[in-house]
Amino acid sequence: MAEAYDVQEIERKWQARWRDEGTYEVESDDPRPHFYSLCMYPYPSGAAHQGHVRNYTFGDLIVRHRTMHGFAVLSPMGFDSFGLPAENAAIKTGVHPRPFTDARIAELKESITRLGAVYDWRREVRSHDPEYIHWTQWIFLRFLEAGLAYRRKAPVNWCPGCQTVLANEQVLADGTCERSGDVVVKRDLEQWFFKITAYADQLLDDLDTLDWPARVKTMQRNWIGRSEGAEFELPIVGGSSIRVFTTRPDTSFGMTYVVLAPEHPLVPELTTAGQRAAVEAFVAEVSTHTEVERQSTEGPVNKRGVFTGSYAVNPFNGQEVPVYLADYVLMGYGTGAIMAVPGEDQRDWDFAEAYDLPIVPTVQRPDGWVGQAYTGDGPAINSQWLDGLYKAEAVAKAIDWLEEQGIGERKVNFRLRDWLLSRQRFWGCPIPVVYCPEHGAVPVPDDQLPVLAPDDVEFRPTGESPLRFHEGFLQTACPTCGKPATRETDTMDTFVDSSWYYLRFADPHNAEAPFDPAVVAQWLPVDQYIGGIEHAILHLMYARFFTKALADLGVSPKELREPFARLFTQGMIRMGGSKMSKSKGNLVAPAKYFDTVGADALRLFHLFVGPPADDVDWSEQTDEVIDGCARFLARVWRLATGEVATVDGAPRPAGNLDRATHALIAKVSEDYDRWSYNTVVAACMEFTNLLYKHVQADGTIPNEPVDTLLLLLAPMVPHVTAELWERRHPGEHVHAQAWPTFDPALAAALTETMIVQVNGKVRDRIEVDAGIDEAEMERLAMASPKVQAALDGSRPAKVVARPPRLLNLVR
RNA sequence: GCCCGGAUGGCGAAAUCGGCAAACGCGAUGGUCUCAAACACCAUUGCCCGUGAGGGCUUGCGGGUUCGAUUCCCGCUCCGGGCACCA
Repeated sequence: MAEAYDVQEIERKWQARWRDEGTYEVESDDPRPHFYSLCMYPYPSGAAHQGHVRNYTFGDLIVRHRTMHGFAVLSPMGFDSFGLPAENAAIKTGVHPRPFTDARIAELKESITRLGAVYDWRREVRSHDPEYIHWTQWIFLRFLEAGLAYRRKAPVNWCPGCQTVLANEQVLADGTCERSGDVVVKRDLEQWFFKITAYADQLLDDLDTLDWPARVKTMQRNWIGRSEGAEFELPIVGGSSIRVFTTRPDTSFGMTYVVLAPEHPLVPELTTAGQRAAVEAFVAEVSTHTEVERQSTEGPVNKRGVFTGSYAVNPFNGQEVPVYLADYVLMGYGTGAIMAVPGEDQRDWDFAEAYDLPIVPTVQRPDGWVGQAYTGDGPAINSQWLDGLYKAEAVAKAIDWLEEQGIGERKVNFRLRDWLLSRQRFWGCPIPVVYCPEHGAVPVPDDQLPVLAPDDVEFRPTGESPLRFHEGFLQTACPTCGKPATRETDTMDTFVDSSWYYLRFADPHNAEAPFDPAVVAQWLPVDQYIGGIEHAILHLMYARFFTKALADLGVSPKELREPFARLFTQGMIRMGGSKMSKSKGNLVAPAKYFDTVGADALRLFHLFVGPPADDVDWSEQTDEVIDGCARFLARVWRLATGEVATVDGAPRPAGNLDRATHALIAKVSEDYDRWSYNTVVAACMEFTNLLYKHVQADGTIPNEPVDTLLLLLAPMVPHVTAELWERRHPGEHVHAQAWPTFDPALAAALTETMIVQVNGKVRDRIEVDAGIDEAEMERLAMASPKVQAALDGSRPAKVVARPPRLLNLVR
């Protein structure tokens, strides 16, 4: 491999300098304009992997680039240090999660440092630090007071592998645990929830204010799942009534049956004596099904429902319709009951066919339309006073009618559920609540925070937190009456920790509050947030909820409605078609590159390999490309240290070097701004090749082009550029220089290559003055023998000119 | 099933507003240096025909708009991701 310089020595030297001199430490009262750059703080799983390298390369580049543009850049780093792997290791080895975690933080920190990424380490935050636990618990208590945290018995997602409850967001579409892959089952448990649904509308609407990838916004919109419609009462023949939710009140005349969820509370009442055996068998059968089986669309539809024996009255036309149960109707959404309109809903159509129920279309099908249920727009039919109206109008009129009748109203439903935060685990933030036989759930007073877990616990896979078996922790006194009480032994979902860490970074050592809102206002929102696409829903939704709730509670600035103004989601690293990850065992450790080609070369590879948002395929060729990056840096080194040899007879390249330099600044500056780092690298390589030709011809090179190259590369490859700059400018630091500016007049080309096309095909290229006019273009083109040959003697019937670059002659 | 994104040489990719397709790099081939190798440096490298000059073809497939389409429109195929009985 190319060894123009001692990579290891130089990288060590500069990493030590940046650390010892506190180069990237900033104060909140810094007079420069503020910029907050943040990479998602990592779960400390040990030494960095290529995903980290990619993430922190982009983040570090932003920090250095913004600094060179005159900003005071806040660049903090911390660790999402609570979580399952440390506890699972504890169960296996008996080692307490804290030393296990601390050791992994040290490893990760070491590899981040070796990458050359710079942070204000004074601000380091770790989820498992007692101070951080203190304020996480304090925030929980504020949420509790405000009614945003509450406890209820709920059917929850239980993962037998992880031995804990999961949030809806952590259960995959196939009903398995996102972490262990075990099939998740339902259990009824008393659990703590955050009322994220109270912010459903804001979480949806405020997406419009964010400069985020459209893909992430769409995923969040779908997850929130807002649907507008109506809720109304249906009288039961000879009895009470049931409420249904529908998004298509315009099709109500086509309701030919009603379906309830098997868990619906009215089921016993509605079941007639004749149907009781069948209904009970059905309900029992459904309850044994796992979530996976229930969510499956496979299997015969006629085994999935049962008739209750009762009839409801369709209030629109007075018709009596049968009431069924079906497993596909969910108790957790809407009212747990639906009006079925098989004419306009395919699932209802399938059910109607299976149970031989009538189908009445209520929307006119377009001419020539074939199919079953029709979900498109069209004039209403078979709908009395709605006939002829199109969907939007018919919906509005139907709801108005329901409201006039006093039996229903407009209603918005969300797919989003409240956030279940209880975890039956040890290695998380304890929930600061005490249970008193007399006073129930009592919050731990602020002055008794933090509630810390003891160290002398036994780690056993029991399905309950080890805290439950620790008498010293469990037994306490009721804060209200002082009588014996027990502590909550569940801990919080680790997503709670990551929902506010970016606020703590602004004011990380505040002992009176989680942070001072005035200091937060100086930095937040985060100007540039960088992380993986895998957090598109969970973390990013929870953090947005926290930001809104904390602002409303007066904990953070009132006007801070969103945490992350701009978001960038980097692509994944793949290997052999699947994501590179520890669990897949296909990691390629960065350390081997740090030890050989160096961090600069590895950084350059990640920037050069393709657009930052695209996935990267780690292939057999990758090492060769990384070597190529190291080779380029060695070329830059030789150029900047005057080690490039002349070549006998080498021609001096055409064109003016100043012009080339200014054109490079213009292009590279723009490409940095649009995150097109791969083309920045390409442009710098091309420029380096040009400078080589100059040296090879002249034996020398002016300073300005070389210095410019070093400045433009400085955010990408910080070590080698810092060293070269210091050698060329003793006592100076490249990253303290201002970003180079360009003269637009110099950056613009003097001559252009005019393309002459005949009938759209390129027939000649002519070097012309950049200020050429159309007449001159045509004159030059007609003088070209190649063009004459292509025209074959005929005069062009039409001439399209786009000075100075293009002329198209059409025969 | 629905919603997004993608498809360009042997490979990673570029073409920013509809105007030279393939910049830059990897790999490959040939050469200089060397006793030799490594390193470094130079040159060639989309495909087909042709000794050559040159000609033809080419951005997943089929149409369309346009003087001109990798780019815009319509219809497909394949790949990746998200959601998936949400009434």
